[in-house]
Amino acid sequence: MEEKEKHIMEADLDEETLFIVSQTFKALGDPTRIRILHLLYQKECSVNEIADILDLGQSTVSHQLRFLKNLRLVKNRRAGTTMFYSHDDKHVIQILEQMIAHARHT
Amino acid sequence: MEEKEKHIMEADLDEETLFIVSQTFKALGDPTRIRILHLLYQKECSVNEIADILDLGQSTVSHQLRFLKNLRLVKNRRAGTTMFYSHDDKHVIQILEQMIAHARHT
DNA sequence: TGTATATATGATAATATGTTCATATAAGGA
DNA sequence: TCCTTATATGAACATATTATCATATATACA
Repeated sequence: MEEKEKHIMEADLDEETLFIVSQTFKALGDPTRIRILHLLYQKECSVNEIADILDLGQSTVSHQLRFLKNLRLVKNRRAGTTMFYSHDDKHVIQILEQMIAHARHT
Repeated sequence: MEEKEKHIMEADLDEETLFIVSQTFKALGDPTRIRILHLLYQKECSVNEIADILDLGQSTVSHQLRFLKNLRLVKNRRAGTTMFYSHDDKHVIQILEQMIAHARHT
């Protein structure tokens, strides 16, 4: 098969798109991050709230929030010593909720 | 916060759902599998076709197809010595294509 | 049966990932 | 300033993941 044909077959999945897509799905591919995002889908939370509600270590939550923030899936605002996190990518969180719904009636 | 409240806050993300969702996203979280699924979104392919088109080792493709088949994301049919694979979860592959579209105009 | 082709599998090694521990930083109040 | 609370960070460890190599299995056909 010729190079040109190969390109047509792949239908334009360029390196950058592939990277973004895989990074984003990787972010959604961990139970802890899913739980955090699903919680933030419902309401804005502080780090300790997340840790308390989901029964996770503070450090774990903080690390995962940094991960999610690097991918711009969450954002934060400071209020005194407290940092409030909320989701920051409506499309991605909708995809998460879609998948949850799909998994439920599978 | 009381236990009962915790439960309400999590809004019914039970263990099984969490497992299925994270497994599925994990499947979508690897560039090789994304390329394979994106190709199968377009047409049914044999193992060697996939390897040739995507420039991957036969063994790599076969391993990843088994992975995807275990999660029922692809199915296969035999034709002589050739095994043809195609996608087997319209919803999940739609989610993949959604994410690709999203990544492209980000 | 013997050979060729297509695919599957098991073991291995390199890398990536997730949690924990200890500690650092930041902000508010006494 | 000192203390307290909230969050962030770095190191380290255990586990998971992925590609590759060698080989096994399966089917078709001479």
